Amino acid sequence: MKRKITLKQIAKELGVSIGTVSKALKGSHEISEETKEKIQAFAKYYNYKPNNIALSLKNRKTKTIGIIIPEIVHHFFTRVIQGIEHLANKKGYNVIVGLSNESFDKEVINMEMLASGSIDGFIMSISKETLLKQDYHHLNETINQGMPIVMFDRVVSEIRCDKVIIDDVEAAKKAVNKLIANNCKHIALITTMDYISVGRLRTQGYIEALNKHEITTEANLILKVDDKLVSEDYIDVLEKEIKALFLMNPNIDGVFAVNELYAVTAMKAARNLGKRIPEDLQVIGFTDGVLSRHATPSLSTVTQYGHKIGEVAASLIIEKIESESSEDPVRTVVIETELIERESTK
Amino acid sequence: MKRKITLKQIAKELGVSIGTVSKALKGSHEISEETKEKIQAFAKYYNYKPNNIALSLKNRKTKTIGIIIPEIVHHFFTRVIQGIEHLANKKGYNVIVGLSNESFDKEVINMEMLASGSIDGFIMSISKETLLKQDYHHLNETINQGMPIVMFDRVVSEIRCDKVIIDDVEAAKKAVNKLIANNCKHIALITTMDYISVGRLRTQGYIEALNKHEITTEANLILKVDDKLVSEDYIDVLEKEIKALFLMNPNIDGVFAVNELYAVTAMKAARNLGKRIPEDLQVIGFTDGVLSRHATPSLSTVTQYGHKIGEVAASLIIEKIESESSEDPVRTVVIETELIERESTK
DNA sequence: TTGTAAGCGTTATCAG
DNA sequence: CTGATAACGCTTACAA
Repeated sequence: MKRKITLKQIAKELGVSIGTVSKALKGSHEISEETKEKIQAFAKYYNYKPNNIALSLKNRKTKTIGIIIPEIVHHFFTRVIQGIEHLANKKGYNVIVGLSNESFDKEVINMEMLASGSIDGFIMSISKETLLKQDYHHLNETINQGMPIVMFDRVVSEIRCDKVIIDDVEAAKKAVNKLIANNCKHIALITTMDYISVGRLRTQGYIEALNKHEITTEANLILKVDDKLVSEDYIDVLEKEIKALFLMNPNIDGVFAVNELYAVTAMKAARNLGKRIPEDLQVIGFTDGVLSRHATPSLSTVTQYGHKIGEVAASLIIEKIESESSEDPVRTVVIETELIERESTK
Repeated sequence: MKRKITLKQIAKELGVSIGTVSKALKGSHEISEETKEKIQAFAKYYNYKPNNIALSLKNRKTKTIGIIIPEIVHHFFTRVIQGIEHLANKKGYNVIVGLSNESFDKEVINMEMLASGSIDGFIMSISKETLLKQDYHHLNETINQGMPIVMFDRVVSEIRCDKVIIDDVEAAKKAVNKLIANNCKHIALITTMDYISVGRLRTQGYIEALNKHEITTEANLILKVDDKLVSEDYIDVLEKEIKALFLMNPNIDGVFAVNELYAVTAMKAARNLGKRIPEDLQVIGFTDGVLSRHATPSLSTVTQYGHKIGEVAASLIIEKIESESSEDPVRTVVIETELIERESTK
């Protein structure tokens, strides 16, 4: 077990100075061909690789990007990570992941840990608890210290940083319009509490779509799921709530859900009540994950192109990291969405 | 935009030496209360945080763990990451993720990148291509350089390192035994090619279970899916192959699939052929992911406790990292599995 | 053509 | 009690 070899050791071994070795390995023309070859051969033989940490310290750049997200089990987030990773690697960056677990404290701690030297910039989607508390001091501090941040998905407009989002209102409208076009008369909405920005915006899109078609929105067709308590029986509770919704409003013939889990659970509840999909009930979800694709019937859904979002976020952050001027304007990139029609709609 | 503050700056600002500042901030009793307070107050005000990179260089420890996995979209892997992250964070470690994308070259590059200083140890599941080539030089080199590795899931026994696995043979037996007990007479197997160790072992378990019950294994009831080509229509192809299997062998009344995707797709194919689940056909999958839970009918499956696997892997690697002796024996930890019975079996 | 030395931010040892 | 110095591994301007 030989420890990793360093310039110093090579220098000693070959009886030259450490500076010479450094230059030789970079192929500097300051060094004679002869010594260059000798040094390079030696380095290759011992599989020399410069120590990243030393480089980081010297350059004050780590060439790594920190990702902070609430949860990794959501398919959407894994797609985004994939996208980030893909582009980052291409540009020679590494990616370090911190999970906030939807907790404010963990988000803060994780960010502080990474911000002190480990990374050059953050890409993040903030936790529910942070959203609830509306305490963004950690974000502002990081930015003030010259560390760039790119937010995606759950963004907050007050923060002065680049953002990558989708047009949630438009996307929701697209979905609801489709249901209306398909002749749904009583469209239910299954959404999150309003403090989740994306949920709120999708709700807004739902309402706007109905309004435009002069359909009155009925409060009892809107189910706002309180998922603060992600417990064991979370799904059972959800299914019961949805079932109650259907029972109270037997005329529901369309459902728009703000994520795929809600949508799939709605399908399940509906089927248990003897409703056929899409004949009696049409369903559209949000986010194109494994569930949507492999559900039976497969779920029509609004796809968010998570991979694309990740790539754009990565390119934005790298651009910021590598730009000299610390004061360029903040940008917000809107990534398109698409309605994918599958078996749950006619 | 003030750059992050350093000991040097504090020292200059306060007119003391840099060493004094360092000691004062660690609460050393060498320093007078007075100066300590002064320095600490100042540091707090400017939100001083020691620079991790400098510490890493000094201590030759980065306090971060590298994870190399083939893909992040598999629910099982995200559970493992979660587990690793959880335990690692608790012990003050960060986690850096590298995706090999099932490619040998990317695996090698990623490892080399991380191995040169960025991390203290690896936790990994190796790519299909590496398995196919059986070229493990990068693993051996890393280990030889004194960097510990813990393998999980797709392990290779030749490599001298700690491993966290499940007993695939036993787990598969458990599943098949269940089907037999449930009165299935013609049990099909949907598995991977043999070079994937977990697939091979689960296949072996299937055969052993049948043998023990003196059921002859019929070659045409075994479908080995060649998923080298993960293309767009991968799923369609899969579904067609499974459909063909059912058509050729109409007497199939049980299916054991080595992952949840195969299982869910089998259910879909079966239903399209008019088979009822579980009345006409019982299905058991492997890995308890979102698909299993939210499929209709929900899927009986062997759960692998990915979170647990991650935690154990993390604790093994941290132990190795922090142990002085470089020559302790290699351990293989077997994590239990459990058969979860849901709606797809009687 | 090669070597020297400063510096990146810390900590630890040893003098003062 | 405080300060100077070396060291971690590397790059680079400058000196030899």
